[in-house]
Amino acid sequence: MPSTGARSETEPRAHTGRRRNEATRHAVLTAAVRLLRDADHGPLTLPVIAAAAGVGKQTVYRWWSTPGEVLLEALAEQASAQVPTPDTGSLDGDLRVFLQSSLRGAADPATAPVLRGLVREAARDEQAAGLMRTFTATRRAALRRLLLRHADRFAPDVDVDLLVDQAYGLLWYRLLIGHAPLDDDTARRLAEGLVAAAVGGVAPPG
Amino acid sequence: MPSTGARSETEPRAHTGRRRNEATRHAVLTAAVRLLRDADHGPLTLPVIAAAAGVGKQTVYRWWSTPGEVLLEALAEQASAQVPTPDTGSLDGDLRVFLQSSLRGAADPATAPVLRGLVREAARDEQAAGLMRTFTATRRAALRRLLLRHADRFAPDVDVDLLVDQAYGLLWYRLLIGHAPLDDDTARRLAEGLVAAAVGGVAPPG
DNA sequence: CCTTTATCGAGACTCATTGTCTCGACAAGA
DNA sequence: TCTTGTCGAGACAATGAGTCTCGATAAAGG
Repeated sequence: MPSTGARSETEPRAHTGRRRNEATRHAVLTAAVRLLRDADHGPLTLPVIAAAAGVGKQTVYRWWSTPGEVLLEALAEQASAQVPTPDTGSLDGDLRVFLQSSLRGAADPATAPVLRGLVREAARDEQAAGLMRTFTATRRAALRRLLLRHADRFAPDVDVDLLVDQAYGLLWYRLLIGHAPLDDDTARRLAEGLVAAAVGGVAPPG
Repeated sequence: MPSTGARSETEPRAHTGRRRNEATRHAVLTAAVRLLRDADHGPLTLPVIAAAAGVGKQTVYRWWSTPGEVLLEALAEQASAQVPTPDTGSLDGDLRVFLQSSLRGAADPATAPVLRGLVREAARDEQAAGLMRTFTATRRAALRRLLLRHADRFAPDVDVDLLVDQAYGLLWYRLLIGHAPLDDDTARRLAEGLVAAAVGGVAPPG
């Protein structure tokens, strides 16, 4: 028995023993994202991640219990949640800049496979599905705020959520099916169409 | 050796032996769709399908080599490829009827899980992915034809494919994320918005 | 009626993979 | 130096996919 007999039960001890290896943790996270991107691999499992990271299986199982947990930490780490909030002064300009940025990001060869892999895992793992719901909800909220800044120009009963889902629906639909591009011209036309739908099919006076 | 010595080599024989059991074949197909719908099961594999159909594994492996093949035959069998082509005389009316029918079909509790399951399999199996590409391409073509019937009302440089993908993008996006409904009011508003985008943000004279 | 051919269900079998357990080595504090 | 906890590596059982074999059965022709 240690000499310090009295100890708080709620806080048993600060820490003893060898500390966690940050390099190993980072290797696991990057390996998980790399596997998600490569896509030629089958389902993302912890042994596969461990092998790709050059790490013992036990090390991975010690810190994470599912691949979804690894992805959650990895994608949160990459801080990719930053969404631009342009302010060009006009609804048309803000929307065009936002959509061009979003479509460009989604079509980027470095990130598109990661997004597709996220969908693949979300279809299989409930935890990954929750991660994806949070991810998309953040993006929708940003676009919703952008639109509501110009709500004074809208027709009386415009459904803002419908406009938001048309934009992100098109993004994910084309990203997953891959039948049509997600380029700047698409973003420009999409912005024009959404503005036309929002203002109610009537040309603005000014 | 049989008495009929002479026989064509290109056409060895019509058929001999026990014939294929149609009831068994049907049981396999319906079991596959049922498993796709239930979704609580893991990946769709041939042994799982065989067990669900109450059929020997060898019987399933004899006729199909992948779950994607089973799904292909099952969904083709159900003839769910029939897409309505309304003709109400007006762009607005045609579009509203078409979208209400499509959104209703996608949100139907009997079919929505099947569509989600199809996405799940498409994310895992390349054959199922091809099936889904064909499935969605058929739907896009139908909506595209509907829109082009009223192309005379469109603004000069309207991108019809963009309109189509806004509609189906919203459908799949809401179907998969599940954050907003796919009801008749959504279809009505979506039709209005697409018309406004198509005619170019200017109110029609008549 | 009998033979031939091919399907059917059932189960044994191999193989790959997941997740657990154990081990010796090592690092960081006490 | 001792204790504690992490590390990589590998053994291990459990699970499941895909292959193979078996006896039973059904459809045709002789």
